[in-house]
Amino acid sequence: MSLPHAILTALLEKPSSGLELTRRFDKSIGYFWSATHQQIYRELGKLEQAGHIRALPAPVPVRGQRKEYEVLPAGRAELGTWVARSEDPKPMRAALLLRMRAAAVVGATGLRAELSRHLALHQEQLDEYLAIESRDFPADRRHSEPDRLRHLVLRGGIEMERFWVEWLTGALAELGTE
Amino acid sequence: MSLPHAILTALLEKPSSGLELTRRFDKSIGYFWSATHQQIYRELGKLEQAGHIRALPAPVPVRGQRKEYEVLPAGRAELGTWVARSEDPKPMRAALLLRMRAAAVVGATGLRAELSRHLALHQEQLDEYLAIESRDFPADRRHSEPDRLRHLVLRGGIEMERFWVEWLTGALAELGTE
DNA sequence: TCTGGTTCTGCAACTAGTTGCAGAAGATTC
DNA sequence: GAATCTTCTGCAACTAGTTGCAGAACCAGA
Repeated sequence: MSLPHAILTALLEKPSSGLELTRRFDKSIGYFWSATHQQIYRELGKLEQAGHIRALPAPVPVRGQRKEYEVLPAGRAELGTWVARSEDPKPMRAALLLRMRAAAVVGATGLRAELSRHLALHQEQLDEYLAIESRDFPADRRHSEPDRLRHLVLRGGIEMERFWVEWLTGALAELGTE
Repeated sequence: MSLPHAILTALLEKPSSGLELTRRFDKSIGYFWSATHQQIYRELGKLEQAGHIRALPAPVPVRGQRKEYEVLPAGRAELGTWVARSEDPKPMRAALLLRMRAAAVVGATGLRAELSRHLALHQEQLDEYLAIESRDFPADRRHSEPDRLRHLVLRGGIEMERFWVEWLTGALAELGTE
């Protein structure tokens, strides 16, 4: 049950409408917790019902009208207890590793192309993260506690992509010698 | 739709019953594609219906009776085309990174303990992988193509765990200086 | 002004994964 | 030989996430 908390975090960083949230989930937060606009709208409804957020007063409340949400004290409290909650890491789900394992049984035809494709995608993502890092967290500045935490999160994304880039590079080299 | 293919792969490696599969999913395959026994039984039913696998003839076919499954040619063919299929990498889902991001907003109380706990878990998993590696893939032997692929998959698991161990270690150090 | 694109919200139906429970078969113990 | 424990299979109901579609508001340009 992480999505509501992802939304609370995003709304605390900045009150937003459903679509704005969707966009922000396409980057930033979405880098480690993705969601479709559908999930987000549904969850916003639930959160409002639960009294964790509220829609900022709009001139005319009509369907199809843009609505901005902000977090209420109850929502902030809920997020606080969730942060301290303990939760076991879920095993990763990597279809590509599964494919390779299957390839060991039925043959690796066509796998090379897919590996290169993924390599390019991860390389691209890595570059994007690195660009964000040098923009938002220059090495020559002291940062506040919240910023240090945010930087740690970004480092997580960076190292994760680096892992993929290196593994894929190695895998291609290994397959190349066949 | 990876689960059926994970099962086909497992069954090709060795025909098994539902419960045996469940156990093998608790390790090996499950390291990068986990599944509960429920999912597995349901999927076995579907795969049988689709003509991809069949139950080995049993003396008395009763409910509650153990059933062994083997892959049929149609199932092997299906797996072959799936291996060559192209599929975009899904963004990772890391609740821990989300927690840290939330902590940047509402405060990091209680997060340290959770980080240490995860560190221990990942370290343990890493050690397990390394043990498997030195047992199954000793450096001084040439390996067959399928074995080289399986080794690559295991390397993936190893490097992934190493990523977590390093990131968590760094994060704890960073939080320690607060 | 009406036509047609874009933005924003949302319903409905689906697929995938999880949890709780229960029944049959076989082994074990008293 | 009856109680009970473990193994194995499975149903049912749930939660989470995805896909397809559509309607209202807004904003062009002809």
